[in-house]
Amino acid sequence: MPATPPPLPRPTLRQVAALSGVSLKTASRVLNDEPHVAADTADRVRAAARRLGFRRNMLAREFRTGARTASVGLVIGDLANPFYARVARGAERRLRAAGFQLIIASTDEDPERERLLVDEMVDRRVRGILLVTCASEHDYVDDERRLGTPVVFVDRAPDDVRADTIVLDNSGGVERAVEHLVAVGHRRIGLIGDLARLPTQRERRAGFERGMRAAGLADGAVVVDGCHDDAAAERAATALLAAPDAPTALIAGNNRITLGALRALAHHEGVALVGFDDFEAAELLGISVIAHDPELMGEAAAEAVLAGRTDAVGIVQRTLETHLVVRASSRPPA
Amino acid sequence: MPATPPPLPRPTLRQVAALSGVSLKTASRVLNDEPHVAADTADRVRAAARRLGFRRNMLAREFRTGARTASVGLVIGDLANPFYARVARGAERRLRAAGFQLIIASTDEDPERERLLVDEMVDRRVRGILLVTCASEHDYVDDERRLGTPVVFVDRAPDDVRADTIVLDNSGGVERAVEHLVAVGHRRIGLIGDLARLPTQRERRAGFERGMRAAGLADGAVVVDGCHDDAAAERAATALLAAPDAPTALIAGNNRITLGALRALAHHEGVALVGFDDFEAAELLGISVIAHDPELMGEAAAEAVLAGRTDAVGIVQRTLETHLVVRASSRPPA
DNA sequence: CTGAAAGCGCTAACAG
DNA sequence: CTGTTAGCGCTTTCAG
Repeated sequence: MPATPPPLPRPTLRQVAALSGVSLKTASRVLNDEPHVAADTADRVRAAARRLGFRRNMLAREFRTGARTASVGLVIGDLANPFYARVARGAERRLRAAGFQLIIASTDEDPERERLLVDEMVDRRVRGILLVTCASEHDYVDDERRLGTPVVFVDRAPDDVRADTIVLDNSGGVERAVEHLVAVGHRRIGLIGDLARLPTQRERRAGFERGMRAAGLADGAVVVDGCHDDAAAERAATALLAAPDAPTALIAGNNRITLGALRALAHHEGVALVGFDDFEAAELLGISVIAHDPELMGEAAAEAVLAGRTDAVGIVQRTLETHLVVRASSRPPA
Repeated sequence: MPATPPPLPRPTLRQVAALSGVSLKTASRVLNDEPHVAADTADRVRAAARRLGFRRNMLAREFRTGARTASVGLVIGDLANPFYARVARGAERRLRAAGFQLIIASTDEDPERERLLVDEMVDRRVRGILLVTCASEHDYVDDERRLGTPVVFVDRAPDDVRADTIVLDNSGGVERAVEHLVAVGHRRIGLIGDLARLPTQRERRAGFERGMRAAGLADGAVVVDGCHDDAAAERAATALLAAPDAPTALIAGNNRITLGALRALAHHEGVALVGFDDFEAAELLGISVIAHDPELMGEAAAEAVLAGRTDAVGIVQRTLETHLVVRASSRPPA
């Protein structure tokens, strides 16, 4: 294999200036559309730039101007999860409108990895970080904000620090799902949830229990959590439905769990299901869901990070609504 | 609204050096784990760094060392499409293993926007670009490679330049789907496809037509393309199935089209369907698909960009396999 | 093993 | 309207 020849160095502003016979600064002014340059001078510079194939080095520019890039980091569990992908899409849209790039990294829900990824982004001087945290310690977040790197918590609220946070109305969403299932006639309802340490799961569980208590059905409530993928959810649902006095309706704690539960339900005709998170095939499959707008969440988070307050004042705490979409899976008990 | 106080400047290497009483260079050596530093000197430097909360400025480092960042750009149609999200995930995995960050941008299939996004990434001196192109002109790609920014084409092969390319076996995949449907007994088959200008669509169509000809069924082939979202696909499928001599089986050109076609099929019992791209709910819905591994595609693309050849030699041209997954929707004609 | 000086490409500040 | 000087934070010579 022949060695790759070193790439031609890209032309610099200095070369453009030399070719057009002006000073560095004048060339800089022209290429940044700054005022106070004679029209013909500007033309000469632009011609030279074009001839050399000059592309300004944003790295150098950003470095010079403040050692902070025009990029924002997004740290999530897994980009392949449609929910996160849509959050990312929303964030991207809003950030790009403001001239920022989006850097994405997946943690696989590993707290150590999360910290590593955040550190790396800080080292690269991102303008801010959107974080779907899976860790329990976030004291470093205050320091980073003081040092100019705001961290916005997305989807999962930290319970140890005060910081910008964009979350869903998790408990409310599930509570309304319970009310709905109760109204349809169910008395024994099961909740299958994600890892118990995740704030989203804790809130959804709280909403579930509150709803069941309010209906006087505390005894009919069953909770199984710790299911972080669809296989685990399928096993949990299967076990739940095999028990004596099995629930007649299931609430799935998120989109992965809904898929797993659906597979389990294939062998249990007549069991009702409501899933948290809408998903592409939900309508086709006739699955009732607690729906919300992941892209809006991404946009709101981007908005907050761009507001970019580095003091502790004016923290953004936003809770986005969910709404119940009733479909065929909201069937009454047999 | 009170003005945000300027963030404290982050401590620099110079401050670390000063605090530990060594030169800039020595501090630099320590923090880069370079050899030739006395153990106790190193300890002093590290202690100072920790005390100041020093985080090295990767921006400055990368700038100094070669004006190229440790990031790679990914330019795709729409990150919210699960197919692209999974490609991105694969690329991310591979890149991160090599110490690179992933910057993602969506074009919404707008060629102008694509060019803009690529330019921006070049300006930011990304190490390379993974491009799912929707444009027809790519002559600039050669220049960029010579200047040190390799562009790898992903999913869609350019027909105007020779460059690293990772694509699927589009025509083969569809051809096998046709053979399969023919074997099941179908004689009239429809293909619903994406925008005709996309190379993927052209290849899939070619595979379709070849398959139909090979089966002596050229007369039974119907193609409708130009459907870039599920709504358009639903309309196309509905129209197709309403016609006299309607096809008894449909092939959907991609995951969005499959969803649209499925909605149309809800009113047409007994029509068979095979979709290009596997999707989460395909098994639950019992839909046969031409499956492949989007994450592998992302990984292969990342691999190619990391190989990073800036000469024209040794171009990577890889075609990834697809395989047919037969499910209930492969029903025989009525 | 350690340090001093130079400079990556660009812009800010100030002169002309 | 234009140019000169200095320097962002770091690494890279090259000398001790």
